[in-house]
Amino acid sequence: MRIATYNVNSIRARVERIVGWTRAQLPDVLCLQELKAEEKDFPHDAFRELGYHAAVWGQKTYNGVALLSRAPLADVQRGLDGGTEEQSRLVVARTYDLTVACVYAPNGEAPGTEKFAYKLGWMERLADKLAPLVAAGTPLAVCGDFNVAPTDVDVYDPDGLREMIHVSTPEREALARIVDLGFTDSWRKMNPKERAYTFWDYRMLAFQKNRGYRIDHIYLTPKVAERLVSAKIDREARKGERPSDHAPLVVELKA
DNA sequence: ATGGCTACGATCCGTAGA
Repeated sequence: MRIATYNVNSIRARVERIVGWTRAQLPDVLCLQELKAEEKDFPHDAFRELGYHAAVWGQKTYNGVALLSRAPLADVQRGLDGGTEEQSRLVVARTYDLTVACVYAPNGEAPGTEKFAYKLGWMERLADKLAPLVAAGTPLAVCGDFNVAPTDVDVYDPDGLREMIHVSTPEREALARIVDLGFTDSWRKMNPKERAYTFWDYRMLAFQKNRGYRIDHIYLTPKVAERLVSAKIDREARKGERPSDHAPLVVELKA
């Protein structure tokens, strides 16, 4: 089976592109982030025609996540507090033989800001939510935009960006608290030495110069990680007219 | 040297992303 995660940076601004990519790839499970739209504006029909069940948690202007699967979704949960939060950043459901979490971690703006503190707190609460599931041996795929590059190999200029947003020590520690619950970084496992990115700023010709960050991840619990066949970043999706600033990450698991 | 682009929602600029 194939699982994909894709920060689309507005579903309405590029619905043709995103639906077209999905039609071409047909991942069994697809996690979308940054819908920047309310659920009523999500292209439900287009995905239904491709055979997807959808759990969408949108909001006006910002954030917004969708968990799509070609199998039914069960036990859908929105957010860390049962959907009472202001920011729609998490949707969890059971599908196939997995529990899947679609994650959109806060950006965090810059170390020392209020948003940075919110980011760290949000990640801490995500760790608290995942901990009992991991402890119970639940087969998990936690997929999304974590807005953290885990190591210096995951960013284009680690020295120039030292302690900046996405690479700072507190962010890496917050991500490690999640990963160290017992997850495998699927892309890194399948590409141990490679340097590759999933996000490039629109500015400064960052994509053309390959100035990027690997901040989108698919984390798997051990039994699921044993089934890994491949993990690939689809750089082609970052090219052409009006792309998202992120590229999709796609993993293939043995049945 | 943090500016540069893009999307949104309210105007024709401010907020946010990362």
